[in-house]
Amino acid sequence: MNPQSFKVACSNCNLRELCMPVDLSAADLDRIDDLVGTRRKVKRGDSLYHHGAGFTSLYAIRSGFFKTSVTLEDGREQVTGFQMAGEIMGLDGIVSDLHTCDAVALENAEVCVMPFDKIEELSREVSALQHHVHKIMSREIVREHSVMMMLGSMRAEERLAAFLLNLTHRLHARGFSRSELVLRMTREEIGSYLGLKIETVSRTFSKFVDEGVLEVKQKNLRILRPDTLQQLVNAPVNC
Amino acid sequence: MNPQSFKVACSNCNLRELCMPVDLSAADLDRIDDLVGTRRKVKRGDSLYHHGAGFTSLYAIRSGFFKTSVTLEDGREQVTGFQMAGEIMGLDGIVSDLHTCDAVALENAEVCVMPFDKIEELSREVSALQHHVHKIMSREIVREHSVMMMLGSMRAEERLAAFLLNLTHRLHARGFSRSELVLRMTREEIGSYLGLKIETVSRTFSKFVDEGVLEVKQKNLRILRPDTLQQLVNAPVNC
DNA sequence: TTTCGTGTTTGAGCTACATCAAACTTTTGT
DNA sequence: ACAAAAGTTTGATGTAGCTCAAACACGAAA
Repeated sequence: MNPQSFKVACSNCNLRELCMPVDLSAADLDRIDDLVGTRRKVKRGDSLYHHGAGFTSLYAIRSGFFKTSVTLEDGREQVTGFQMAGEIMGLDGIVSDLHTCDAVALENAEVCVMPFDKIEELSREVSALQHHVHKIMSREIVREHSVMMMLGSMRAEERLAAFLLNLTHRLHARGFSRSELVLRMTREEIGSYLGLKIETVSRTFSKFVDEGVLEVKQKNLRILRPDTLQQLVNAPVNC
Repeated sequence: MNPQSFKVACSNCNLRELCMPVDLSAADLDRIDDLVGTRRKVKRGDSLYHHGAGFTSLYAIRSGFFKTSVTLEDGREQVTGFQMAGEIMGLDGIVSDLHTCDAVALENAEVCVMPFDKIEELSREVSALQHHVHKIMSREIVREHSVMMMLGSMRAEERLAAFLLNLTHRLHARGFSRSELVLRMTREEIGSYLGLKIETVSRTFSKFVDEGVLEVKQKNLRILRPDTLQQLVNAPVNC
């Protein structure tokens, strides 16, 4: 086996086009290989970082699935997102050099650890990387806008529909089926993300099943009528 | 009068410490003066940018007050934030070179227009600026986390309390009173931001007044018992 | 000053979702 | 293989916030 295949390197990573700029010269790509200092395995249930912990690095998910959440003093938890392969975590820590949310692996995972000072250093020299970092942060801001829209202005059915469509969309971009998926999170975590209680999530799933929109076998879902979900997201309440 | 005082320049702007890095050398500060190409006045009710419009610049608010919002196809609007002097707008446009939200002035305003390519160019050379840009984006991400917490996990009273405390906190940082403030937005816009209907916002204000927490004279507020608001934000539901 | 338009408040009744409770299923540990 | 724990579903009931409706307040324009 080629020893190079053991090296931690973006240049031969099949997720590169998800994490990294696409229009890199060979020379720049070489330099970017050095961004990833180490890889780190995170077991299911373990956390990659906690709120309050010092910030040093961004993390690119190589495999596995995470949730991020913020917690109120009285213990109320709000899931702020679910992250999958190729996505970047840790942006919350930049502003104050402290993480403000928790990142917990929902299945065994591996991440590429990218020290942020290195990212900034290399960004000054590789403008494609610089712009890519800006885009990643902007994308997160835009994503959160749509979460605010869900939480502030949508009904339970609409929220769940938007959630499922978003998940399948991202999974499809990674080569998975558009219609079948396995949920890595519990109903309670879905509920927290969507601002709903677990019973409401469960009932809404059941409703979709009754209507023939969805097939649900525990965490395994099959979307039978994606357009119905899509209409639910776009349509006004009284339709 | 010194003609220099007419020049668009960060170096002699009293908001500089809000928009810009604080630890700049004189030489770097000189270069940053060139970031602001122009200033732009925006009348109350007019928008600085629309969703769908091309992205070219970030905007630093020099005076005035804005709301940003996203809109669903069926017309439902979700206010995503309120921005005041010294804050940066336009970050949503970076990811796709298109704005995804609308920015509307709630009072006559003036903004500093900072072409984003210039920002990126100068960021490659002034690492303090580079890091500052990263912090601004990270701060926005963290802010949106707390909005998600409000929308997903708090009751009406808690949301309004958190909103008022956040506003006064930011106003205080700008030299205004900690206890008195003038709302620049309507009850409906507050409601949209907080995921509440206008009637609920109004009733919650009335409740605070009845309890002696607040004095409300139209858009003029006086916070009589800030600790009560603070407790409301931290405390569990059953207290 | 009057009028008009916009924004706000308050009341009455309704409903989407929450809460409480119990049964059931699946996973985990021994 | 069994017991315990964790997660899910479903039903019955409660309620925070929504909807509908009407009155009210204020600033702008004439």
